[in-house]
Amino acid sequence: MQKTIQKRTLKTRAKLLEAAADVVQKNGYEALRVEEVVQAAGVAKGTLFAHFRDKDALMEILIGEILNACLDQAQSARPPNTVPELIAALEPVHSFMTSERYVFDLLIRYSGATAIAEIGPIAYCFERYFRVVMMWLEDADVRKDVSSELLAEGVQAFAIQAMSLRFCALHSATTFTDRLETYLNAWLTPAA
Amino acid sequence: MQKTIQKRTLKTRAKLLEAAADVVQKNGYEALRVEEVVQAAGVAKGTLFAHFRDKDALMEILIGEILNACLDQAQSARPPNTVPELIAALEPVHSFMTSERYVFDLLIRYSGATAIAEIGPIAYCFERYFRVVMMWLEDADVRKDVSSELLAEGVQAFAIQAMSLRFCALHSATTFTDRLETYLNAWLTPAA
DNA sequence: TCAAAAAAATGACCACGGTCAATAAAAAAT
DNA sequence: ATTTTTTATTGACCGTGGTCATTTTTTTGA
Repeated sequence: MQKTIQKRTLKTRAKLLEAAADVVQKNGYEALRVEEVVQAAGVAKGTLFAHFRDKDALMEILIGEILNACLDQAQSARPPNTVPELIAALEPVHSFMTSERYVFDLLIRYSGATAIAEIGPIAYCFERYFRVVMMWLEDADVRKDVSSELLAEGVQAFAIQAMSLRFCALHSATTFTDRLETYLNAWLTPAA
Repeated sequence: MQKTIQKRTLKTRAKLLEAAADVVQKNGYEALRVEEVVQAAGVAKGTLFAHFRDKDALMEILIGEILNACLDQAQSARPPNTVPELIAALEPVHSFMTSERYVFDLLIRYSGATAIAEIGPIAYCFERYFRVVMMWLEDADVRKDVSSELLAEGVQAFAIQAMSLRFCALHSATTFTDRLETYLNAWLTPAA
């Protein structure tokens, strides 16, 4: 019933993560090959899959790390009061999210936890995004007829929509920021 | 410069599509294997890829076909005036979109055209969804301070958000319909 | 200190999507 | 009719993610 973890395990895991980060550094996320990672880490292929369920799980960790750093940066700034300020505050996060199409797709795919009671790093980041925005909105100049929780969910939905359309050939005339501003003005400060 | 297409080509293509639909019928979209399709169609594997860029392109066609049928059904109903009616009218579409996680992921991935001037069947369906909703909203009991175009984009964003959360372990307490209704009430008929 | 048990690492192997030089079939040119 | 050119099909082959029985290393218990 006991299950001692050897420190060798932690070392191997760290080696794999470091090697993977290096590989990403070189050619981006999409180009990452498992073979290249294990070679750089100096372990066999099977070892990687003993530490991470699959390639996506490894990617989740790598991307979640960066995304958390972006969220740190966003949170460290002065709380925004207006829509443009809100967009500016979230800029580092959105910028990373749309840095690579592969990254965006993976984020969306794992934005909700797949299995019950197993919330991955990316789902955690989305939850954090939501909470940060909600806190900001509580004290911002926005409509008060609905809960800030609902408003924050909406901000997330619109941000995703704007990011999606950024990758879309049909709608590339408007920039991401302009589109998001239009959305959020209508959502957070309706004139009706 | 001429490029005559033989009728043999159309026949093979039809055989492949039919076989693929049969395979989907049996075990769903996710379980579809290229090998199984070509075997059912009685052609070599290379033939499939001569007709469809990759597996996703085939899937796009299969899924786009059904989705178009759902949109037909939605459009044939009486135009909705209220939020509940709107949700009811879109029910066939949303139902299919969330019928399989694999389907939903693929829909999102191809909701925007990937390459310029090459709009896939799914991107077309999303465009159609948008146009249908926009037309409805023009005559519905909703806010008029922003364009119905903007409102329709928002409906799409909220529908996607609600569908995403449907697959999410964290937010499975609320049902899809309830969540979407909350969203759309706040979006289309704000009280502020 | 050494044997038995548990944990970790290994790499040959598999599944599956996708490629491409070779071949067959159809259409056009003679 | 026969040759030439174009179009379509084939299937052996490849890249890459993922598996698992076997081997190596570490820990446990006498």
